[in-house]
Amino acid sequence: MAARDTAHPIALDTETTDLNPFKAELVGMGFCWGPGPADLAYLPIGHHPPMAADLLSAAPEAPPQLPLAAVVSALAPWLTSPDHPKSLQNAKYDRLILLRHGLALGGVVMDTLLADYLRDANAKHGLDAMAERNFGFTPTSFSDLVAKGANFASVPIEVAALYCGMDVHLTWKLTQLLGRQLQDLGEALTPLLREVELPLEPVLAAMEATGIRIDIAYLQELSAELLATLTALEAQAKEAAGSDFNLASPKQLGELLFDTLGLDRKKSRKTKTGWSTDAAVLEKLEADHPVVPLVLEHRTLSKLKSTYVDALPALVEPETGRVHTDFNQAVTATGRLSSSNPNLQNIPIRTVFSRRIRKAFLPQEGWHLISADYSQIELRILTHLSGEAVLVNAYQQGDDVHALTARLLLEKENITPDERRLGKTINFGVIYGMGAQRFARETGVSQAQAKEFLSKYKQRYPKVFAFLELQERLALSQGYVETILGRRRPFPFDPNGLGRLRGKDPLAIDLEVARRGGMEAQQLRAAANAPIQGSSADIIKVAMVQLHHRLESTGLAARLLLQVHDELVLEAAPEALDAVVTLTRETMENAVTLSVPLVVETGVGPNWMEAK
DNA sequence: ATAGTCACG
DNA sequence: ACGTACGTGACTATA
Repeated sequence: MAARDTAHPIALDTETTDLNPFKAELVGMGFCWGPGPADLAYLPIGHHPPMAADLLSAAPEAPPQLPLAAVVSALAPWLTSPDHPKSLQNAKYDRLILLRHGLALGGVVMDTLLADYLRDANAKHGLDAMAERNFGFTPTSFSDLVAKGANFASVPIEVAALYCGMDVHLTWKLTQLLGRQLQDLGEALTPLLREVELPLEPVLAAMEATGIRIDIAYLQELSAELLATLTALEAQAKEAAGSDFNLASPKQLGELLFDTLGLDRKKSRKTKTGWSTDAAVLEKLEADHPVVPLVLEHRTLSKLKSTYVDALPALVEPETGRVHTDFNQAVTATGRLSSSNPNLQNIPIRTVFSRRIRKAFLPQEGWHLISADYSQIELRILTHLSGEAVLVNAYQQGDDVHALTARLLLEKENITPDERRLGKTINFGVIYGMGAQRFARETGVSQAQAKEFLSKYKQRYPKVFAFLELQERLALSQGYVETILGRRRPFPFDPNGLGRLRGKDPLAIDLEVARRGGMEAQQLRAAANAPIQGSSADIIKVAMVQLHHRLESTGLAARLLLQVHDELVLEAAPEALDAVVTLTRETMENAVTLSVPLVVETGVGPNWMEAK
């Protein structure tokens, strides 16, 4: 059990009563320090006593349980020590459990979940899937161990020890294996794990544990107002339609519009189950029948009511009075985080009404909310990665790049706001591989005009297109693309299809031929986009790690609360506010050094709406 | 469970 | 001739 041996950390696993770390009670802990059957231990802590019926047949003495307080105080020095290396599968969960018992887990040098995510973002990273894949072994599943409705505390200690022992044993074995695998994949992934993903995990745990305050009473008022509006809209829609139908059923709505009312089917398209009635379709039909605008309005408002206004209050933890999202660090293909239960990365903002929902997100009493977001970070990254001199210069001079693009495309000096919007649409569109059709639809110009703009864009910014095309070629020839920190997104093309291009000289690949299939074309756009979206994720992750530590070391009264891809949300005490805003901006802007400056815009307010 | 839809960057 | 803008998560209907 040598300390400081980061190559051979001790695997650790906690067993609890609940998947939700804010509800879970500690039931036991497992340890594994070597490959053998004797290199394992299980500490029972919170198992239920055996049932009376079991006691009659059971051994006279039930296995001893260790009192929680005794375990916590005895293990605290080891659990919190940065000098005793540990490895866990999804350390954030265990960390949150231990945090509730006052323990700050230290010395996590490996997280098998995060390592496997860096190895292959597309793979499944559950312990069961990894055991199957690497060792051809299927561990007992949790659901086979614990009856429905019961929890781990009801599992007998001897059984729990075997189950937990297997989990920590697998974690130990995977620790060794994944450490080697990441090294074999090149120079970048081990530092990315050690310097970004592993240090980010406790930052996310802290953000989740803090949570964000929600104004429940205000949301309930909003809910009542929405209910009244929705009820009225529903009655009006049925009146206009001349029939009773479920406004929430796309199937019934499609039948009403295209069968009963005979509206123009050419404005819709076929789905697997009938006619599409999505917002784009309904907008085309808006003037054709009075029911359509009513349905559109109803759709928007009922979405907001069910997904946010009614859902959020139910997710407030009674213990803390705040909502604690789950930031998932190992789900997206590109390296971004995702957020769930609730998803706080898709809180409405775009419409006037939806902005009212943001007013429900509050700082701690007496504090301020801060929002800090990267300005045009993806376009800056594309500029940096492509080295397109016109754009590099523009960003270095602090010019308005959307206006610049509009001037270049329209070949005139003075640009109207509408024309600038055209530049913005095309600047962002190229990041996603937008075609002329979509560009025309977004901006209202003709398809021919859109085609001309795109080819002009290509002439003016040739390096942008060379870069994007190179990513497609790399996806085909090497099977993956990379971000600035070396994060990979694999593209496992079928060897009988585009996979046959593996190993070829990337510049010799005929992209037009490769792009012919629908699915393949989509994959190639994703390949061009991944280094941009993924590098943005790299940068904000570095900023979060640095900012969290700087807030701690300076002792400023402020906490990171949320990350929304290019935005950080914090709360700060009034006396710390100015210092925190400055520290946040400077940390985000200097997280990495590119050929173009990174610019962060900040706002402060009494709620999330007013902080933006 | 899957499909359709829609909220966000 | 078609469909073509990347990445997510949640809700409702429907099977």
